Amino acid sequence: MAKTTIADVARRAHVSVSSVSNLLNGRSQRMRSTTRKRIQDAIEELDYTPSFAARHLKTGHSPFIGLIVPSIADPFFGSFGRFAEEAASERGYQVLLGNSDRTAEREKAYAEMLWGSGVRGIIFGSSLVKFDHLENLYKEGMHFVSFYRSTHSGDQFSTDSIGVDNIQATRLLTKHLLALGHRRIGFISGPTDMICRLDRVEGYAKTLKESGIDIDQQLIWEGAHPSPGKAAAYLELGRQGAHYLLSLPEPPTAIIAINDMHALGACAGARDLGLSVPENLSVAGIDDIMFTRVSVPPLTTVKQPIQDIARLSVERVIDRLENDEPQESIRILLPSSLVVRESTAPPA
Amino acid sequence: MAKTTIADVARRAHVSVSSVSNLLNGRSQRMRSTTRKRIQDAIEELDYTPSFAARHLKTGHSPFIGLIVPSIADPFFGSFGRFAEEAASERGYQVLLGNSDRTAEREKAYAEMLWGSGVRGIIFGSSLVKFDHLENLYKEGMHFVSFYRSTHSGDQFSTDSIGVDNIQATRLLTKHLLALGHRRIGFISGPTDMICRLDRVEGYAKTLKESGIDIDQQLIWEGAHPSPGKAAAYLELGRQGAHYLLSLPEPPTAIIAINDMHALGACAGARDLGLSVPENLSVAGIDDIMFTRVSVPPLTTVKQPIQDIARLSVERVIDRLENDEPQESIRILLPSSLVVRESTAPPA
DNA sequence: CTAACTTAGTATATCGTTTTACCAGCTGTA
DNA sequence: TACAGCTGGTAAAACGATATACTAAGTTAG
Repeated sequence: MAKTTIADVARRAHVSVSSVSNLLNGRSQRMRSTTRKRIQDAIEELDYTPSFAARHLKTGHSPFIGLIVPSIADPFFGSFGRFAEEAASERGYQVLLGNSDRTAEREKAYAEMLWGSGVRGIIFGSSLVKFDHLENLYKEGMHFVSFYRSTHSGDQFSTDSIGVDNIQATRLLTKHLLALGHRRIGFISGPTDMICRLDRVEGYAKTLKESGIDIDQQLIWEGAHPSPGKAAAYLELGRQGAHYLLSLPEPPTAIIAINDMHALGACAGARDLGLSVPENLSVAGIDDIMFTRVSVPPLTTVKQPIQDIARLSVERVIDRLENDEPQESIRILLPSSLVVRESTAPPA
Repeated sequence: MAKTTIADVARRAHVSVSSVSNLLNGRSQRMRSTTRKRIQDAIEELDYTPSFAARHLKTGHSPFIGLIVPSIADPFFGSFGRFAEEAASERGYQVLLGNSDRTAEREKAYAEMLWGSGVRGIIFGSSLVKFDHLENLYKEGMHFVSFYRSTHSGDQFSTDSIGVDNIQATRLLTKHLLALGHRRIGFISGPTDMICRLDRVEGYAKTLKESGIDIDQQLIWEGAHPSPGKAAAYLELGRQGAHYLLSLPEPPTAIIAINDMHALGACAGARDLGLSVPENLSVAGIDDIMFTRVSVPPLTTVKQPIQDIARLSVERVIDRLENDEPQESIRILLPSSLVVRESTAPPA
């Protein structure tokens, strides 16, 4: 297996190595159909597959794409990874995984390692606010697609971005809660070092303001950066956030969390304090991870079309990889939709 | 970046390419310390990193390991992947991901693709009962480490296996429920096409038998193979299993599920029928995924030391990769422990 | 009939390493 | 002095592909 080289094939088909290579690389119009057939047969009989390494060495790139996520242990990114891998595999690419814990250093370290491995396209499952650490690599020729990365002031370059409108997402949620009659709505954001988070906070704040409600900064809980490697961190953070918000002198009657993990944690946090959801507190998240359907109560959330996002991201990097002409960077925003379940209700 | 070659370094350090290579490959005792220093400085100054592709081409292997799991979207395998990647990265390896959906064809297809990419070691996150599809690759020189794969009759070869004692796991659970007073204990297994599942059923059945309780085959629900790609499948399957078991003429008072995902689904299934856990039904799982702590009620389970398993697996493949002498295949069984939470209680 | 063009291929340099075999100086010893 | 034995290196042949530049033979046009 894979020990047979292009030379073996050439010998067997009584042609030169070049011809085999030509066939392999789509220059088959340069040969008689009988010759083509002979080569194809030889490939078949010898069960020949070209060496990626040799190809890579010669051409400078390999059939790999990188996937860098905060942590693949997080169910949201787990799903993302699953769909991305599937899409890549369909196009003959394999995916190399990296967990960044949302730190620029690790993103950079991975990206450079990937470059060294011949990877020329990376998908980021999250987007830090700053992007400078990747600038060099970008100039070198690395292609990036980010999950929801809008170009921000201060960016030295722009990359493709695919995601949902995060402002819209929290807007939907805030409106929903407002419509139910809530006026004091808390927000569990966690550290706002990622663009999607900034936007989510913005959607919440804007909608509130539009309804004539003043933003109470106390109601926005940012917490601390989770300790790296702790998979359950988001859950725990949500819990802490709920403890904090519910211990306020004037606690909220509803909480929006930055994502479902935080929301699920917040539900647990409410229970810790003897409150029940949604009777005493409404809770809503974002993402629609699979657990929202089995949680108690089932969680109201905003669904992200994660499979589409993953597939489009993969398609996009591969397209970039396969035709080299520089293209405008794109920005795709897929629609998200409110999914009302049982964790939200009118205030008591 | 990565454009500087070994020759650039050699030129700058006024030595031959060979010397640089010698240094890079630990043959540094062959040179004066001043020379060594000069080379190191040059590497530093030029920010040189060797080309993996060239290395791969020459040596025949690459610093990659494969990780094949049923689905990285499953939180258990997500965590596994996270820890595995971390461990690999510490040793300078990158991980290539594959989702097999527990089918032999996909396992084989991935494994062969990986071979073609110079990968010589693969970690399997699950173990199909049959292993024949990987025999050729094994003979070729691929190294495998399986998460809980015991050698089974009919195997043509044996591989390293690291995991927990699954028989013990369900034994702990069964004893726990027995001690609480349950006598009719259902089992949600899902398809028993993986070795760990067979063993888990066995632990349950044996323990029951030892306590003088006859196995009621009706109480063991196998369900159907989940449709590939459905991330929430295990949850859904657990739900179905609960529906089935609880609709039996003589329903169980407790349910053990093959893993936490099924257990969480089973809890939801019980709720669907108006039953509450643990008052009307006890439910327990295996794995101790992060959600067990925020589920309602928090789930009784058997904790698998997943981080240790992942790290050991990675260590093992890399060790095999790095020293070629054939070694006996090993089998490590790590201890698992019962974690009693609130989803189990005495029967009504 | 010859120049120009096609067709169907081939020879070979190249990508960036690793590694085996070799060699030039120097030291020490008989 | 002469030779063996170290020390500290170096030359060059792989590894397995790709792609550019070339060629020989056949076809066409004028």
